[in-house]
Amino acid sequence: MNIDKQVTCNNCSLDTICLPRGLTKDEVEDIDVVIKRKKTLQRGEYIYREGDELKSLLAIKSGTAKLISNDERGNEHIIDVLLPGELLGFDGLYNNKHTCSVIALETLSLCELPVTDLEGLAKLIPGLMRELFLHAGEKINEDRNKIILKNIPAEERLAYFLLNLSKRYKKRGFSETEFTLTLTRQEIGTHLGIALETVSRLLKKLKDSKIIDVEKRNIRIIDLKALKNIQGS
Amino acid sequence: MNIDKQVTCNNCSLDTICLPRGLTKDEVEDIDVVIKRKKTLQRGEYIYREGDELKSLLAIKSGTAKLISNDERGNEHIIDVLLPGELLGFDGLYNNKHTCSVIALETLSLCELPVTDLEGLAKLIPGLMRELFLHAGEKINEDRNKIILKNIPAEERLAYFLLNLSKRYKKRGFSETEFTLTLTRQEIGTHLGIALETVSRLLKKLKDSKIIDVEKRNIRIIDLKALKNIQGS
DNA sequence: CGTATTATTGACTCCATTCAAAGATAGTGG
DNA sequence: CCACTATCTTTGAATGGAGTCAATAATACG
Repeated sequence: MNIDKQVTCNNCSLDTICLPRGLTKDEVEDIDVVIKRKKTLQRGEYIYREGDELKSLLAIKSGTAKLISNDERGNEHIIDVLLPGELLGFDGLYNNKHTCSVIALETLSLCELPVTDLEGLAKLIPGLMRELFLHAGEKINEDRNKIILKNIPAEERLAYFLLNLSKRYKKRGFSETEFTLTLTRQEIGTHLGIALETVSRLLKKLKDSKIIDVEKRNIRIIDLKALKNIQGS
Repeated sequence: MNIDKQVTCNNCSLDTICLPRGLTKDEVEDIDVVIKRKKTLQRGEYIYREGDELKSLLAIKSGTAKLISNDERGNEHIIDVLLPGELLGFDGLYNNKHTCSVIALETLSLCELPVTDLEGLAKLIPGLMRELFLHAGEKINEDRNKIILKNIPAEERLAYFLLNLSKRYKKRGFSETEFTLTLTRQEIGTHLGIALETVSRLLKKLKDSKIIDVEKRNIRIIDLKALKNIQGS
């Protein structure tokens, strides 16, 4: 399968979401020169680890991953779930050292933008800096939403989580009402700061209310509006 | 008092913390040309508002501020407390529109780096981009710590908050054991995601345990080690 | 000096956790 | 192919941490 070798940002289906989204056609051709396609990873494999040196910013071509951080007591915290077209590695911008780890949640492929010479790159492709700042800013905004999220009740948090996935899948051309959680109940709980048993109970509650249908890790949103009501927006 | 007019990044006491920290002497002279000193604000005044266009990244020269976001229900969430030498405005990097507001917590003065022409600026001062990415990366890391923080019990959260302030004040040359909270109990609670009554009770508990002394908003840490133990690190 | 804001303290309530046990599912090797 | 194990999920019961409500006290402010 050498088809992958021929993939460029110019013909990638994620070009409206990923790094190229704000660049001109010429600029996209410029970054195509420096972007590398990386080999595929399997569930459980690390993309990078806390403490690793930042060598590249990465984009998910296909599959999902979890961004985690371990506290002093060895507890895992899931900061984020990453979908196709999303950039990762920003946690390494400070001191060129990653402060988080990223683990594939399923079979996953990546694209890589080497950033060891950011200044050189800036000279080469001026628009790229603007775009990277945009993505960094987006991450900051998302993280801040997560901080706010932790102040609301568990049920609303879960609704937010499901709606957020729905929205992001939709943006990527997937169904906004049917998708698969690549996280276990435990992982959802860790991500949202609630116990896994509570996740299970709340999912059941949503199912009983006919707002969603949930079968193992497959989610079908039946009543999007009702779910939004629970979320409170 | 025209002394302020003569302040430059080169003679600023915050040069090891603020934007100049990673720049060469020559680069600092370059940014001095574009940096503006802004007039002083009073407690309660807005530095910028949610929805405002991003015109500049700002640095706090003196005083403290709170970075807030309002949810759909009109509840205020305090994302961050900002101390002298800290940069703000990164929430406006995405789409050039601020998603948060910043309000002075006491008399405050600012420095301003106009970023309407980021690409031009990058050409002029290549090191600046690297430095801005560093600061943006730092913000991302700090926000992620806050996300993790919300998963731990209220008492540990409060201990973390006090120790975090202590550490940051120390870095700025202030006492690490004595400082003034510029936040009300309500604001501390909003920031940490706990009720104001709980803040009051927990502060009292720490005082009764002779770990801190608290008188109105003045904090004196008596037993730094014990406080670190509570925090759990 | 009076009013508004902020802080303290107590009593009660409840949401979510923890503990516990059983059930379901997936993966592995004989 | 089935048994065996590990992992994940569901469900119930009891507990507790932190919230809410309420009343009072202290402080700041005009």
